Amino acid sequence: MSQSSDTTSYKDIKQTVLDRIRSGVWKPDTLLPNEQALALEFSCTRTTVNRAMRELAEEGFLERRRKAGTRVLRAPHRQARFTIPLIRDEIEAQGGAYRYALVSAETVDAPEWLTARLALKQAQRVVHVRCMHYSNNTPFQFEDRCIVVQSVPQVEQADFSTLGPNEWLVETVPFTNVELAFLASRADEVVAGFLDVPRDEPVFTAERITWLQGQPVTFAKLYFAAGYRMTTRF
Amino acid sequence: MSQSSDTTSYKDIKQTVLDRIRSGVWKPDTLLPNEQALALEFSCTRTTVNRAMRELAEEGFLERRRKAGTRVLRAPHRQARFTIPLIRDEIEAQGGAYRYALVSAETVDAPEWLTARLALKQAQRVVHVRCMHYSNNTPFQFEDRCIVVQSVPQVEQADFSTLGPNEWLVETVPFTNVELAFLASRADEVVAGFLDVPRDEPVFTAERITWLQGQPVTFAKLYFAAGYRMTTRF
DNA sequence: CAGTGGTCTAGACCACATG
DNA sequence: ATGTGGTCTAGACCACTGT
Repeated sequence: MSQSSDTTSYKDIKQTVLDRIRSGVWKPDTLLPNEQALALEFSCTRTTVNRAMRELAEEGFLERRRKAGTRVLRAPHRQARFTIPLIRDEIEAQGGAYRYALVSAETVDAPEWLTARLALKQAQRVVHVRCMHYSNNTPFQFEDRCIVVQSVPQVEQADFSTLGPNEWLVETVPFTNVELAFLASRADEVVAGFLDVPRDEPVFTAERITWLQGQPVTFAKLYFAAGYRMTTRF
Repeated sequence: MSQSSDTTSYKDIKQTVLDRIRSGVWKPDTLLPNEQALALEFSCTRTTVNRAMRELAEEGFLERRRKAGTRVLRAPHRQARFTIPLIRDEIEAQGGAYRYALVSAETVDAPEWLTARLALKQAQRVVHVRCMHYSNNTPFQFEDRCIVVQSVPQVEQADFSTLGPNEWLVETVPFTNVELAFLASRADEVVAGFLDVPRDEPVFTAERITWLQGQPVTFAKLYFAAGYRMTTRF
């Protein structure tokens, strides 16, 4: 169907299986025929069936266990996937003009809460950067970030006056592990001022901790402008 | 390494490639050797290399294009994956005791904003349900939901006094498409009352629209208790 | 046009979990 | 012990796309 001619593609199989689930032919908890039987039905090899079913399982529709077989999941444990773009890309994708502005940058001793949050063994020097991201000169995001000097020594020579710390980090420390959290916070005086909203306004906030091979690199709080929505479809 | 003996697994290749990216051997924008060359290097078939590289591309580390080859992505367009469990499971996973309470359920005409939001052709009857989810008798989430009668006629006979509308829907309409958004909203009097927080408190909120084969099924606003964080690692 | 990844076949061995 | 999915090989043809 999707291919040019007579062979059955793993995509065809995925589509057919999804249709059967949708239409109720295969209801939740149903045990599906095994791969060999499906290969026979679809006139293809077991390899092809395997790929189709494996992907459907990854996408959260099926559960597969050796010997037990493949069954339809009743409560789709499906996962929402949010793509996390660079903020510049996000703004430009919306047709906005991106503008960056540095607010402050200074090297300080990590405060106690940060030492605890990053599980540092002892207080360390960090570069504390605050900056703004604008879309068409309207505040879009206020960023408050600390970068651990010991993990990224070059940071003390970095110039954040024109390049944002996130873009700098992406270029300097390309590979990282991340913990990301979304929450609703209340605008304090500083945040309210930069985002141009009233004090105590609810602010959609992201907290992001980044590690490089187990070493904590940076802690960032990203405060989004009023009305921001993090959206996905699946 | 991961397998019992002498063959090279696609997992080994993924690990090796990741290590090379991490350590800077293959920097961002680097063009990688083609699959045939890698198969030679790893002493395996191209099929195995293909699976490893394909998965790394899906996970956002690489970009692959026919003829152009495979390159390391500079700004990892990596995606945060949030698993969306049933709220009962989420609470019980935290060791809490789940309790459900119906607040109200009535059949009404869809208000204008909902008609627009769901792109209904005309105003329709909807079942409007409001309910609470508790963890250890502490408010965890206030749910305000409308279910389109025409899309799910059985809803008029449903009894939401003991079973939540989400669990009911999952059993009744197992397969759906979803639009999910997270935002920060301000507690109005109703929400503040049910969540037991002050008025105007920032509240982490999820909006969820669900379709069944193109037909809008339900619109839900989920208001989370103070301090809620939606967290993920990658 | 030519090089790269995308996919399929046919067959094999194996890991794992269940009865 | 046995059935199921998990993976690998060896080879082939094809789709796409940059030159």
